[in-house]
Amino acid sequence: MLKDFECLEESYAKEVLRERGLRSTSQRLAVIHVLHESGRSLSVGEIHDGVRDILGGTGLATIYRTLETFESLGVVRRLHFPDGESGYAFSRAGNAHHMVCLTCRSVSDFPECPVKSFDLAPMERTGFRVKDHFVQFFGQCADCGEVAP
Amino acid sequence: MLKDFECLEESYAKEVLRERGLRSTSQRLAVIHVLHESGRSLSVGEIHDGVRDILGGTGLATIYRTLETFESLGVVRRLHFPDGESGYAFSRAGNAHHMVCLTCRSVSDFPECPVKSFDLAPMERTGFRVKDHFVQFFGQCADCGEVAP
DNA sequence: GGCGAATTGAGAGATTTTCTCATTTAAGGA
DNA sequence: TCCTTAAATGAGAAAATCTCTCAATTCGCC
Repeated sequence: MLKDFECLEESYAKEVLRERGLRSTSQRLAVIHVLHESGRSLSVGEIHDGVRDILGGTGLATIYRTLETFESLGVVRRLHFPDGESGYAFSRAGNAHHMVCLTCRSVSDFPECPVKSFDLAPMERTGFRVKDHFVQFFGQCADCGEVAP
Repeated sequence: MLKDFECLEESYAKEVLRERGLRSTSQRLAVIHVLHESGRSLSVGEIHDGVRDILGGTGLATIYRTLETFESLGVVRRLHFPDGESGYAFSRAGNAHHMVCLTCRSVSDFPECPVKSFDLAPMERTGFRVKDHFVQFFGQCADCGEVAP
């Protein structure tokens, strides 16, 4: 079991799990811990390594299952990079969009969902009914921008 | 003068390849042909099958290499679905965004890039410099919407 | 038509993801 | 606190996906 220096993200995850009748296992909380502590998006392998550092022998299948569970709960989000890589980042429900730094892969939530200001009318005139969207901005975060402007 | 077995998409791809000093091979054109003919996004396996139907024994590695080449040229774009699947679709340069039908996986280009109307100021105030974006809308196309509204 | 370089085919190899099932564990009730 | 029970996990096999190598082929240019 994790020590009780729980971060806010962990207690948030616990609450979401409880709401859905799912268990707060040490493996699940460790995934959140690792994601939050890194402050950036991580690959499955990096998450696995991070969790093993905390808990010891944790199965890779558990990492995949946990990420799938959390993604369906909106607690974790999968990101896709222009180079074809993908990674997972912590994400509070409602913050469905991210800014991703291409230099350090840090992830920041959007101040607000930009799609409210999108004009969906031209799309819907074609008969397409928009139900969901995936928006991700790439660039450089404040720290990396200073180093290499 | 276009040969009449060529679709517009193929001659467009040929032009882009020539501009970059790359060769117009039958395999590359077949990939474009298959993507365009399907009218939807296809998995790597589906593209491979389609190309083999046209050309016979084509290596899977060639499909991967071709998709990578075309994606870097902006002629083909990789899409990511909410269920974790991904696919490739033909995409003229400049049409960097798509509406994807979750029922039939057809892909329509955006009438225009919606991000022009988006206010980047709140993001850039945090110090983040936006350089690229990935926007994809999911829903139901006109045909599928009629069947299951 | 011939040449040189880009491209391909085939399959081995590497990597990533899924699956199975015996074992462990969280969480509510006694 | 201890029990019970179903959820969750670990381990590794298996499947799927992707990459690499290099000899053979083919395109584009002369």
